[in-house]
Amino acid sequence: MSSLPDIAREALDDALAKHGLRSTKQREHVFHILLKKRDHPSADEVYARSRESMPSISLATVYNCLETLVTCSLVRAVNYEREPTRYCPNLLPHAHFRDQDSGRVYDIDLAPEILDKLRDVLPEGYEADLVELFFHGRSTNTAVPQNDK
Amino acid sequence: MSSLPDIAREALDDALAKHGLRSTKQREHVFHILLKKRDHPSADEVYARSRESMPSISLATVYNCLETLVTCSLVRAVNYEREPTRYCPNLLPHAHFRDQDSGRVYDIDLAPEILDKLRDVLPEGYEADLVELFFHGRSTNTAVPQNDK
DNA sequence: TTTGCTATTTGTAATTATTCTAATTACCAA
DNA sequence: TTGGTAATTAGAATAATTACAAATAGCAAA
Repeated sequence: MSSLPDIAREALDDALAKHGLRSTKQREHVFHILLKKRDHPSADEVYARSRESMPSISLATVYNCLETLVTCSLVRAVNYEREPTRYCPNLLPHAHFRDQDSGRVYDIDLAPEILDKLRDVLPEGYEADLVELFFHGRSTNTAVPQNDK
Repeated sequence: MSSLPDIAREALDDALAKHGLRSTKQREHVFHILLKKRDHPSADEVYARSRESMPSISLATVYNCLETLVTCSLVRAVNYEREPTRYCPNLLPHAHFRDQDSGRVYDIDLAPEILDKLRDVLPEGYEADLVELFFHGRSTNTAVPQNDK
């Protein structure tokens, strides 16, 4: 397997260092798994993919690494109803769209000012750190391999 | 305990009938519990409140009733991360705001056109049935008894 | 290099919200 | 009534996630 690109490794190391955390091969590996196929896998799916090239990694570690990556703001956790949490390495401002037929989740890129404008609907006394926008419906968009589930 | 107002009972009966479902005293009761205190209780909390005046109701029935009410579009299920699902009887267009200090969820009323405008950010080939907008942050809003968690 | 110290990983057990199941009860309609 | 289906119930099962305790790894001072 190809290894984590230098730019990504630097971003990872910086973010970890900023939080007083170490860079480990498991963390690099999990981060790489997420970057390689830019979809929205669950922890289980990340575990399955991770084991292909690191068979000794444990599920607990995958959970730990994912949580660490979220803490370091390198990855976003995406929840839809009570489905298992999915993980998304897209750090650009975006919304999520879930196709109710396939269950697939797609990123919807957003102009940065949209989320700011949305904050304006908040009344006095509410300060939002994070704005999440989630669509559910149907997509006629069939072939999107890199967002495959 | 006061009983379900006639208007609410009618709305309930109509909605149930429209789905080929019966009106039962448990369904009325759970609906009433949600309407009486317009906050965002979890199933457990609804169970606790329901038992006060209907001690024989079971947790399974509370789950069943809540699911039925959601199916009939009388109530919305609200999820935040992996926390237990909360239930919201506000059917007007609104977003949710979660205060990260208290964990409380507040309704943020929205002008109806806002959600429609948001649909415009979707590219060709995406049709949204439902648009969810969720804020997380801090509220300096202390005294809001009817949205008390 | 050794030694100690803390972070991280690991396997497994525990947790917990929710769903499932099978038995009972309620209700409507012939 | 009687039958048939819907709804409720208690309790078991499920499944994602977290907690825990032991083993390992990696840094830093001596």
